[in-house]
Formats: sequence, C-alpha cells, structure tokens
Amino acid sequence: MAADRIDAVVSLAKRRGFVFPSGEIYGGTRSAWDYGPLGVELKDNIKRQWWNAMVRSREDIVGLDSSVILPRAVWVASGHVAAFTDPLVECMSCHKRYRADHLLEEFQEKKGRPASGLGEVVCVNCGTRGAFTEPKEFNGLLKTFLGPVEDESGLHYLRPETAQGIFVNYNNVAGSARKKPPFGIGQIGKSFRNEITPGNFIFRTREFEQMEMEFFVKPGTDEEWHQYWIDTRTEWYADLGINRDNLRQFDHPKEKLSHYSKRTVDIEYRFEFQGSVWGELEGIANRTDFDLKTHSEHSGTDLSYFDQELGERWTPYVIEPAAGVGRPMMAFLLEAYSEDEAPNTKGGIDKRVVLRLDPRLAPVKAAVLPLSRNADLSPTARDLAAALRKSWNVEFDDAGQIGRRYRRQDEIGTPFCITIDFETGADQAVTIRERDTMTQERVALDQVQSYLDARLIGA
RNA sequence: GCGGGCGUAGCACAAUGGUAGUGCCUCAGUCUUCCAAACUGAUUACGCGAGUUCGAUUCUCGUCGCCCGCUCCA
Repeated sequence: MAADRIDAVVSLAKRRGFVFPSGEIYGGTRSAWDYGPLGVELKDNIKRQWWNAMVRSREDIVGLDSSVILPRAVWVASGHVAAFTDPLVECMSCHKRYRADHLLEEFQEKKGRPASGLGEVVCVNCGTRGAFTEPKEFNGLLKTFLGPVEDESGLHYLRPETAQGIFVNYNNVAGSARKKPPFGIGQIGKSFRNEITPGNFIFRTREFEQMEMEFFVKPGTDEEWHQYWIDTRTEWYADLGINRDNLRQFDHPKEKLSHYSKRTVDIEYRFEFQGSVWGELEGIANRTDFDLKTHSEHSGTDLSYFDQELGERWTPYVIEPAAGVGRPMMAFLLEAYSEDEAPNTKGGIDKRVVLRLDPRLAPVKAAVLPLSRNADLSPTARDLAAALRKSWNVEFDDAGQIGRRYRRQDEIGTPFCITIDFETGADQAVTIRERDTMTQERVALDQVQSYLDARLIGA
C-alpha cells in the first residue's frame, strides 16, 4: 500500500512535470533527477519557506552562499578526506560486500578479542571463512581537477556538505554582519556525494540540495540550544502540513555518530519504503567546537571568540540543523497525495487525485478558467491571469471541459480555481472554487487579488 | 563496482522471423454553460550496437540504462 503510494507519486511527478529522470533521452542516470516546471516551483517554495523561517525572520541568523568547489586542504581539515573513505571488501564465494572495518568490529564483539586479519572472519551470508578480496578504498567525495593539467596539484573536491563553506567564512560573516554568539549562518545549496547506493526516487542522489544552518553558541549552552533547534525544526514540518504521526525524532546511537558529532537527532518521516519505514528528512547535530578548532589549527587563522564580559577567549560550539530539499519535497508530496471518489456526469464514479499541498507550497496558486472557449470569455480571463501573475504563479487553461480542468488542477495541488462565466460580463464577478472544501464563492473581479492575498499569507 | 531481474508510444498493456496495435493521456476541430461527456482527426515506441538470416522488435552476443540487494545518512 505504501509502496503503491510512492509509485503513484513518482508517476504523477513525472507525468505532470515535477521530476524527470536526469539525462533521460540518453538512458538516464540514477545519480540525479531533474526538476520540471512544477517541480522547480515546489522546490523553490520549500526553500523560500525554510529561508524565511530560518534567516529572514530572525535577528540572530544571516545568510551565505559559498562555493561548491573547495581546495583539498579544507576537506583534509574537516576530516572528510579521512572519514568519508570506507574500505570495502567482497566475499569471493557469494559476492556479498562488506565494510572491512565493520567486519573486524563485529569479530571483536563476538569473540572478545581483535581479529588478526580478515582471514579469520567468516562471511555471515555463506559461511565461507576468509575469502574476502583486498579492501578497496571507496571515497565518498567527488573529485574534480582545476587548471590546464589533470594532476594532483589541481585536485579539488565538490563539497559533500555546505557546512564547511560556512565555517571557513566564519570570520568574514561574523565581522561584516557584526554578529556574536549566539548567532547563526544559513545556506542553501548543492552538495555532492559519491553514494554507493543512490535510489528511492529523490531520497538518495549523488547530487543533492541542502538547507543548512550553523548556529554558534557558547560552550555549556550547546545542549539547551540543541534541544531548541530539534523542536523548532520538527514544528516547521508540522506547520507545513506533515502529520505529526508521520514524524519522529531519532537519536543516533553514540557509537554511530559522525566524526564531528557529540549528539545527533534526526527528524524522520514515515516514507514506508520497501524494507524501511522511516527515512531521514533532517539531521540536527551538535558538532561541538570540532570544526572551528580544526580550521583554526589547519589554516592558522584563529576562529575563537573573545568574550568581553568574561574577559576570556573560547571557541563556539555549533548546533547544525541540516535538511535536504529533495527529501522534504518527497515527504510533502507523499503527505499531500490523496485519491477521492467523485461522481462524474456519466453517473459513474471517478477517481479524483488531489494533491493537498499547503497553499504556501503549491506550485500553482490559482488557475484562471473561462467556462467556454467559444464565447469570448478568454480575453477577460487572460487579462485577469496576467494581473494576478504579478503576485502569484497563475495558470490559464481553456482547453476542454471545465470539470476536466478542475481535475487537472487538483492533481497538481492548485488551491484556487477562478472561473469566468457568462454572467461575468454583466456582474463583473467570477466563481472561485476551493480545492479542499470544494466550495464555490462569487467574488467581484476587482476583489480577486485581495481574496487571494488574504488566503496566501506567507506564501 | 558485484549478484539477480527487466527494457515495445508520456502511462497501462498487446501482437509478430517480413509493413508494430488498443485504451488512457496530450493536441486540433465540432459540440459542450461549473467537476475527467460524445464525435472526428492528429502527434508519439520496439534502449543502443554487432552477429545469424534473403529479412530481426522477435534468436544470439555485447553494451547502456532501470529495479532489488550490498548501512550510505540531507
């Protein structure tokens, strides 16, 4: 059932132009997806909501847009060059693949002593002992080469997280924006990871977009701030329409924390993938003073803060709410997808697909629909659509029967349909039909703008 | 990258060693006065390459891609 729901959403996403397989005419690639006309609107709306909530509306947070390509030294300092490398081995008997370090850890757990090597380890899948290939380094960083020659001197990495761009600009931002802890720097941008297994639609891709905010606080206040951001971010999803029953907070077990983290809590959504019910939307990590300290050491630039009140110097702790863009987008789509039964004019029952997106997220805010194409209603309708477009993304559609056009808009989540009919010329009014309530209201032509404005606050 | 499965219009499905059909969708027209009406017409596909063959969408091989698995974490 849940898998059906995902299938239905994936199919809808492609059919109506939300998401296309990347490079499809050449066969496509699982590494990335392309966002079509409706997808880019939805994605921008999600990003705008995040930016408004996290940056614009807050005195204590400012924005940044840092580069994707960074020198290798940054990633050495951040620990990614070392930590993003996984030694992979394969059982030559059954071809199952493992992480070599995991195999050795498990051995020690079971036997209570370290293994002398992989030769002692038994494949849990087929029972063969020590038949593993040599460990092969698998690095999650994407490499690229700058300059005329492809050699080590030109080696740069595409960022696997946007956060490092914030840390290396810490002094620039704090100084120019005149901010001191507690304060934050927010950023939206692309990141790249050479994932072993991309998949589940836009859930895991090698190129992806992140919305990250690094919040710098005084050591000792970090745990309190951490909890504040966990709750604030969970609320954000609920406010935009995710049912609380489909959200949960997941505390990472200590032994599985990232190399930089003291505690990490994920906000997860009930995706109901095959094999795993919950999937991460956002991770809120307490990165301690790891990043500012390591960049201070490696770069030689002191990134600590001089506390005038205390007369002492300390390195801020960092609380990081790091969200994807694609994952929330998928969650919002799954959450919004519904199938109603609706009677049709033939006396039968039709399936009515409705995307109950929050109006703030809906890619199209209103559709202007002349009741008939033949009766000169279209010019009035086009004028109205053009006027409304100055404020909102508005569609005009005069093709086919009116009921069909309503359904088309339902399917893409348009909250309002505005119909120009044969009385419009006389009474200078239109009918506005609301997606969720299916109610209709007669509204004067010159009041349509304010009608929408009142119902699209915050969009 | 390794193992298994799968590749026919945008989608769902056919058929065939000789010219590939249907429904839905899309588009145009007739008609249609508020919830996927009807009719007429139109666009669109054998993933790619090689081989076997007089002839391949069909058989063989290769390749590419997708799906599932291999803990990746936004």
